[in-house]
Amino acid sequence: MRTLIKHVLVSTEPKESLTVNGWVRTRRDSKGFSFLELNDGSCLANLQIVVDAATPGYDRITEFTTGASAAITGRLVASPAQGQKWELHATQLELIGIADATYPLQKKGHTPEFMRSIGHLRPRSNLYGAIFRLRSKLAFAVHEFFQSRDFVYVHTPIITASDCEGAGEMFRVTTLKGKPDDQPESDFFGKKTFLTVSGQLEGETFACALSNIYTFGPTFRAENSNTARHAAEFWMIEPEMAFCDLRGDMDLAEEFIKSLAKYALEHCAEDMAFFAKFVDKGLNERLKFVIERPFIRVPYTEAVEILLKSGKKFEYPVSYGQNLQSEHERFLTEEHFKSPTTVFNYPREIKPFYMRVNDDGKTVTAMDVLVPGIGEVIGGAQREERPDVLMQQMAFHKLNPADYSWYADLRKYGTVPHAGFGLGFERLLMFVSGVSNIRDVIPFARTPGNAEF
RNA sequence: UCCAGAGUAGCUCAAUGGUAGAGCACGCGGCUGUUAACCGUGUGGUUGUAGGUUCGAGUCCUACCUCUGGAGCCA
Repeated sequence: MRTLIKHVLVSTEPKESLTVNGWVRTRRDSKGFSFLELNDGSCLANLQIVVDAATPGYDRITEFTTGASAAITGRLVASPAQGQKWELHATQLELIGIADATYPLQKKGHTPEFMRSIGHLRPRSNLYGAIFRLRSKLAFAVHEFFQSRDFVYVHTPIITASDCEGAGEMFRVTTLKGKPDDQPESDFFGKKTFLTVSGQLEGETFACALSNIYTFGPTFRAENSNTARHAAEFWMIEPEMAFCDLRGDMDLAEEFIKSLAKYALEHCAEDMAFFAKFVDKGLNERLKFVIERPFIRVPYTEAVEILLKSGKKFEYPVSYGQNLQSEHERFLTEEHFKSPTTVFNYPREIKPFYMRVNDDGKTVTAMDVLVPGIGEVIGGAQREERPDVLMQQMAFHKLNPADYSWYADLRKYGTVPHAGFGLGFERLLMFVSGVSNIRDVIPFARTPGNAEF
């Protein structure tokens, strides 16, 4: 009967006999005995195993190299040396799978670039093990957050015919050979279809029935983006609330980010301490600040004024009516406010048609949540619920209303004010862990020119 | 896609236009409690690819490929 190392390490008393399975991280030989460090991925720490030369199986001790897999039975005793509370004195050694000298992971730090080239082996390292345990825990926390607030989890389609306008380039889905655009009517679905860039429009239909919903699933963007915070395939969380305005939307976004940061510190303490030590020295301070302090909320117009008055030289000039550049967003969140910052009420021209037009007629109820180090982590809005204004917005953005008839129906029949947002799960993981490249927080990153593994 | 930088041993990096090196990994030997163990010793190279300049190119030039950082697009 196997015991996971995470459970072994928190033992409260010695054990006569237990068995652990895992992969050897390192071996240190002395005369007459050896130390093995075994890791099974259940936690960051290794279990130190002391193997006396008389132990059955010791004749093959030199084959217990870094990367080899093993099953080891022994007595759990308090360790007499510094560095660990418990150690296992082996009584039985079994080598399951050898790892020869070509095993690429060494007992030393590797660059993230090298680790990406061995994506199938990198989860066996300290850093990537920690990242993917955190990812799992936070995915669970997302569900817990929404479920405990009576949000209904909706599986919006992956394959879709609707283009969530403004969200980006789409991957085409087709079974046709040659040029599928020439004959979309004979394609599998009888029309042009794509991988979803957002579940929002479909999510709105469910919010306008079940009140509060959320989606959490893969999302695809065919943009030729080569940055540390973009991937062609990523996971997005999109809550949508009926009978809710922009203020309620901003409240939820803020509460959500705080809740996940708090969850990570409470439920992933060992891995978070590792990030704070080796990835981002200021991590704990930053997360504490985020959890305890209210986010700054600033209207777009005011943000522009702050930027103009800052006296700071920007590469791209600031002017009303233009989208905020990365350098502008960074200045606001990293230098001016030094806090997560929600910018809201953007000019109508630069935001999608579905956002609600404000009384000034010039701005829409958009909001972006910016966080230090990452930039935009959430984009959301109160949706336009007035049928006539929605039609005007489609005309304003030169869209064909026939393509959005079902969407317009939500306003035709029992329309309600509603609002929601999209949060990039990987960007949140980057923020919470301090890991600076999106390729390192997703198991197998899909980026332009790269779909290995 | 644009701008900048970088590709040398399995990994991380050195090398004025003049004999390609170190640390780690790995092999062998030593060490009675180690902690990325330590000490000694050995193996290890088509210098990203293709051209060019030169008596001579890792080093200079051209093109391409890949990666990194920044920008745009956005989550």
